Amino acid sequence: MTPTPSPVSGRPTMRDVARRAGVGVSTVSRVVSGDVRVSPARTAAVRTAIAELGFRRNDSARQLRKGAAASIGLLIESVSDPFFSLITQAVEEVANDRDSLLMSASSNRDAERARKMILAFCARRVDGLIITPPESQSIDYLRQELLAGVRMVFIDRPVPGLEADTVLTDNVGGARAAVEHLIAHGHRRIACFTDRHELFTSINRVLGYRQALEAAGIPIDPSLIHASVNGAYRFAEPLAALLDGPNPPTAVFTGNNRATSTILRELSRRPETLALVGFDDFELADVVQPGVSVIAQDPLTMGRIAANLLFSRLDGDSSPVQTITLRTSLIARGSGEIRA
Amino acid sequence: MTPTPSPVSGRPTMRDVARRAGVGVSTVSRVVSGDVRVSPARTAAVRTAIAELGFRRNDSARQLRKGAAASIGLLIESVSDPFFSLITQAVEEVANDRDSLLMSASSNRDAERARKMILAFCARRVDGLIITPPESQSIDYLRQELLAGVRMVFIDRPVPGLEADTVLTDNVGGARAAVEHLIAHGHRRIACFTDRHELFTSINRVLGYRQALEAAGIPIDPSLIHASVNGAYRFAEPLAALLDGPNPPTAVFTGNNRATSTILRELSRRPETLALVGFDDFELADVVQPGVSVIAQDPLTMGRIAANLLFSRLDGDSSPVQTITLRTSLIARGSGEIRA
DNA sequence: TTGAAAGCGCTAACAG
DNA sequence: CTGTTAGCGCTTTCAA
Repeated sequence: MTPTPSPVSGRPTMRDVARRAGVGVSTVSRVVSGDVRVSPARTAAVRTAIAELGFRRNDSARQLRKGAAASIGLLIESVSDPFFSLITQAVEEVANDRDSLLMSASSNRDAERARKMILAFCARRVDGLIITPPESQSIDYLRQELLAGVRMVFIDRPVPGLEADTVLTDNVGGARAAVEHLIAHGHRRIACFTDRHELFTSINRVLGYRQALEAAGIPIDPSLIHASVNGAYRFAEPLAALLDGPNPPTAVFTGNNRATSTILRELSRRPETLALVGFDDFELADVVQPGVSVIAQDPLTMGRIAANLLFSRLDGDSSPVQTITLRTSLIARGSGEIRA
Repeated sequence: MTPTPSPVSGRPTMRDVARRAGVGVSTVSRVVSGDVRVSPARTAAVRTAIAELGFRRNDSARQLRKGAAASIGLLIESVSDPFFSLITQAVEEVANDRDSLLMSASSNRDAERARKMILAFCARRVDGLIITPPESQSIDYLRQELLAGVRMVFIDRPVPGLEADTVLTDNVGGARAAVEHLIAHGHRRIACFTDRHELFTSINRVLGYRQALEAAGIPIDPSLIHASVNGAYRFAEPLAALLDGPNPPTAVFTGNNRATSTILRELSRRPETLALVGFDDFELADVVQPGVSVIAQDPLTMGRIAANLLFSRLDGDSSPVQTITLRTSLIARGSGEIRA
């Protein structure tokens, strides 16, 4: 009476369905795959057997046979960072449109973990990879996989020496625009709080900061520049030292989301009102008093472009590898328009 | 000269390695799997061949053969919602510890999409599922998969009629605590802005709101209660109407993150200072003036517990299905302590 | 220790 | 149209 599903997976297979319907497995396969060339009678019989047994095609087996995984891998720094979760959202959207499943992971900036996850994706033979590459010297394994034919798109930062499509934000231009904006409002002492000095985004944003100052003929004062250390944003003391010092800044440029909220938190404890422009937009930037002016990146577009690029490669596009740089936009909300 | 990789995947297989090393495929398999019972000489030969060919085991094939997927599926409402991205982070962490890959997807509250993704996960024969179930009548497919032996854990809301482990927040208790807090500060006219009325979390939070009022002997005024409609939080007009009306509220309870930020945005445009307690903690809640008092959920714990529950089931734990309800905590930051 | 061979569940020729 | 058969790349008896 009870159906006899195959022992290993615990679920009925096409063989079980075929037996039950009194047909061959290929007929079952055809019905399941929507192949038209099956007689109505057999189609019905197969459908019945499928329903009775509760059969559901094993797509892993299917994929193995077909040689395509119908899935892509996404490696970001951290899902809980709004920048990356928006990228994820966009990639999910595109993958969904393409009926591709998404395997996702966060490196948490751990190069070893990034390596582990990327290799795990490759071992699963995903169709392609979208990666925020680890800031690491040892990317040999990436090169190997690339040479082995794994399609990949890098986001947020490039991998020097590797030929692959890359989608970046215009970090230099964005930072420069932020600082120019502050200069235009009369500021000449502009502090800079940013992420770790070694990071690609940070390096470029500080570069933009410097360029803006230099273009305005303002000398660069290293004591105004502070970076996070090992993920810790200890800006309270340096900020206090600057503000209570002899020649305090009148404005602040923050190099990313976390730097902005850290500084915001400190400033809310002090009477001073400094001008502020932050890199990266964030929820409630308009609710804080005054509203926080920002250089907005476009993570949704970044994710969407990366995913579309990947899928077009998978579709056979073999045009030269390209690097796409996304423009930023300055959103004025008040904090950046405070005059010196 | 060039190695001859197998044609379909484009990558060398164990057969290629075996041929090259002059051994049998099972020897290669043993070496790759770290089986000790292989002579040093052959081990070396295999290692060499692997390196020369750039062989990487196809884990999909491996999984098919072994019958375990070493991957789990996670379906949430939306990755870009901090509540769910924190859940994702916790699940990622546990999955990583268990060397399991994570397939993730967002339903965006679309029951059809939820269905599609869940069935896709099942078709891939993931080892188990962590799901924010769609608020939908037709969950027959879920029951079927459950009966077919797919292990699943529901988070954030239960599925009535389905026997599966579930992890919830104490929505009623949290909301009640929020409103009791406001009442304790002298408020008797407390408005309530919340998510769609039909949703599990919303229903329970409004219930907690009502319970607190009733317990204090305060009659419930339906005109004080407003819900979002189809994902749109149009609270500006109802709030204005209440504040400009005859008997305005002196406090507000918001039923989730988005309601809180919407109300916060409106209040920042008005001179009035209302007391406010919001359900869900959020970044910068302490930076806004005054700091926003909240009922904090614990998404990291929710994700971690759900994932651990799932893996313990996969490890063979067959104790009765359980529902775990997570306590909330009230974080006082100022807005909730404003007196009537 | 080792290799041959039988599958995991599915698809895709290839004959009928 | 349909069924038989040979794999996809791997693991795992089973003999040797």
